[in-house]
Amino acid sequence: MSVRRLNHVVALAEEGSFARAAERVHLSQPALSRSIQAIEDELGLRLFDRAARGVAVTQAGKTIVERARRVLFEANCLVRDAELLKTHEIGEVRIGLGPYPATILLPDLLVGFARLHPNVGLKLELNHAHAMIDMLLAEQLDFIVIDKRVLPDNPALAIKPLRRHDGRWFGRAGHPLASREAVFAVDLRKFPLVTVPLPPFMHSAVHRLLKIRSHEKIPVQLECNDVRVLKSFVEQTDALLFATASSVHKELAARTLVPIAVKDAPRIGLAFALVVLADRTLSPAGEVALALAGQMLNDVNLDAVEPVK
Amino acid sequence: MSVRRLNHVVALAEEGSFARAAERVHLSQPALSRSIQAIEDELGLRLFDRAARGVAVTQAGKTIVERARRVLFEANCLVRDAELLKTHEIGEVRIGLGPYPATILLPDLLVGFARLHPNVGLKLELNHAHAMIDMLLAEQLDFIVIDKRVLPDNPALAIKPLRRHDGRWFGRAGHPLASREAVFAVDLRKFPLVTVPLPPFMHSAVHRLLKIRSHEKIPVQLECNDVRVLKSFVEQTDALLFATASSVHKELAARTLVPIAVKDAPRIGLAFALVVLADRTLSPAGEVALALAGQMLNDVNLDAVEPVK
DNA sequence: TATGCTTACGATGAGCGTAACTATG
DNA sequence: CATAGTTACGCTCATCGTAAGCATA
Repeated sequence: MSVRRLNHVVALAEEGSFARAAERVHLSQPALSRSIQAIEDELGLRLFDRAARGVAVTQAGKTIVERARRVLFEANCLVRDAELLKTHEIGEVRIGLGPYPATILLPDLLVGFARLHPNVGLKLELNHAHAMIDMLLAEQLDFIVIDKRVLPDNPALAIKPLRRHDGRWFGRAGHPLASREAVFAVDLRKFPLVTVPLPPFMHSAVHRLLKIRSHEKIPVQLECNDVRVLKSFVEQTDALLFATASSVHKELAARTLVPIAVKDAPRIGLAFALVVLADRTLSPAGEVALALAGQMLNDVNLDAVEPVK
Repeated sequence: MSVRRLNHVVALAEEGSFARAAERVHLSQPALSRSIQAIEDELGLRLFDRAARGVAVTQAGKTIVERARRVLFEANCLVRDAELLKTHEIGEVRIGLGPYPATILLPDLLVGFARLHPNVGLKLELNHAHAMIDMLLAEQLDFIVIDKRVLPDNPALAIKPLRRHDGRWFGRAGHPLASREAVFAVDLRKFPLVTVPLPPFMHSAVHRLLKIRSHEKIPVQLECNDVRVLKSFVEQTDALLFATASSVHKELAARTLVPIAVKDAPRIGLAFALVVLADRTLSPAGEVALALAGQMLNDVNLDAVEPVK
C-alpha cells in the first residue's frame, strides 16, 4: 500500500469525481480509476459507489478515508521534518568545549548559530577533555573542540586541526610589569599566577619557561576551568594570566587587560582541533555549527596584542 | 514514498545490519541496500552510516525513523480496520423499522446480531415511513423495513420484497368472539378497535372490510405506533387488534391473545420490504444485518393461528 | 581471507497515457 | 448524444534477484 494510493483515495473522496480527482493528483482519469480499483482489491473492500452523477464514499470507505488521512498526515510530517532537517530549521546540536575554546567561542558561537537557526536546539558540555571524548564516543555529543595533543590515538575519532593559538601572559591595566621596558620569564614569578588546569604538555612547557626546578611545582594561585573567573580575578589583582590572546581579545579591546611581552619566552602554543566521530554523519545543523566554530577559531585575531575592533 | 520503504528504514534501524534487515523484510540484501539509498536520495538526507561492523543511524536518521514508525503505525491501523470491517468486527449499522417490522423483529434481531457481531454498533430508528425514507436518502440509515406500498416511486430506492404477512384480528384469551362458531366482519364493530396508524391503502381496505359508510371514519379506540402498547391493551380489554400474526406470535404462543377468524373477510396483507439506496454499497456488517432481518421476516410463522414453538 | 555493503545486469511487473468501449441520463 | 467511468493495449521505469566488485578487520 503506497502513500500515493492513499492520496488518490482521499482526493477522490473529497472531489466526488474521478475526473476532478485525477486532475488534482496529476493523473489521467483512467489511471486513477485503476489505482482506486487496485486498493479496493487490496483491502477487499468497496470504498466508492460509482454512479452516473458523481462518486459516493461507502460506509466502509468513510472509515478507510479517515484512516488514510491520518497516514497522509504522518507521511507529510516525515517529509516536512526531512526538509527542516536539511535547512537546519529543526534538530539539535551538542557541542563539547574545552576551557579556552569555550572562552573564545562563547557566547558568540551560540548567539551566531541561534541567529542563523533559531529552532535548532543547542546543548553545551564544558568539561575535561577525557569526559568529553567519552561522551563523543557514546554519541552524546556531535563534536568537541579541544587541544588535539590531549587526544588519545583512537581511529574512531576524526580530527580537524585548526590554526595554532599562541599562549601569552596578561595582567591588569596598569600592572607593574606593563610599564617595564623589558620583562623576562623570571620576572613573572614575582606575581601570582592564574591559569586553567593545564594538560601535561602545557604544564611542562610552562614549567620550563618559568625555570622552575624539576622537583618544584608551578606556584599557581588560582586554577579554574572557567577563564572568565580567571579574567575577572586578574583584572582586580596583580596576578598574571597565562592564556591565548584569542581568549581575552575582548578585554584587550576594552583595555582592562594588557599583554605582558616576555623577552626570553619561547612560544607556547595551543593546538585546537575540531573532533568528530570518524565515519559518522553529522546532522546538517551539526555541520553548520562545526563549520561556524572552526571559522570563529581560525578567524579570531590570534596575535592581538593590540586592541581588535 | 511508499510505506514499504519506510518499513525498510525501520527494519534497518532496528536490526543494525543490511543482511538481517533484508531477511526481516523478505528482500535480498542488495535490494534493501538500493531501497535505503533510494529513500536517502528522495529525502536528501543520509539516514545511516555504513561501517565495516554494522550500520548506525545518523542523528537526522533518528528523527526520520521516529516519523517512519508513526506512519507505519497509522498504515497498520488502516489495514487492520479494513480487516475488521470485512469480518464485521467494527462498524455501525443503522436500521429504520416500521411499526409491524419493529414488533416482529425486536428484540430478536438486535440480540441475534449483537451476538454475532458484538463490536458493531446498532442504531435503530422507529418512525413513520416518510421520515425514515428521508433519512435513508440522506444516508442517515443503512436500510429500512416498511410496507413497500408506502414507498414513493423513487429510483434511488432499491426494494427487496419479502413474503406477504396477512393481517388478522386478535382478541384476549376468552374474548366473547373467540368462542363463537362463526364471526363475520360486522361483528367486529361491536368491539373497540385498536391498530397502528394505517397507511392509506390499509385504511381503505379495513374501511371496506368493516362495511363502514364512505363518509364515516373507522371507529378506532386506540391508535399507537407501538404494537406492544396495543397488545397489552387488548390483553386486558375486549378490544380487537388488527395486526399480522407474525407480530403477535409470542402472545399466541403464550395464549394471552387468540385469533378471531372472520368468515367473510378478504385477506388484507402487509407487504414488507427491505429498502436500501440503489447503487450504494452497504458496509459488510450492514449486509449481514439486512440478510438477518430479511430472513427473520420470511422465516417467522406467518399464519400462526396456532401456537408456535 | 572473511565479512558486509555496493554496483552491474538482465528480467519482471506495476503503473502510466491514449484510445476504444460501456452505461446512463 | 453527452457525460463519466472502465477496459484494452503498448510503453516505461521501478524494483527484484543473481553475480561480480570493493572495502575493511
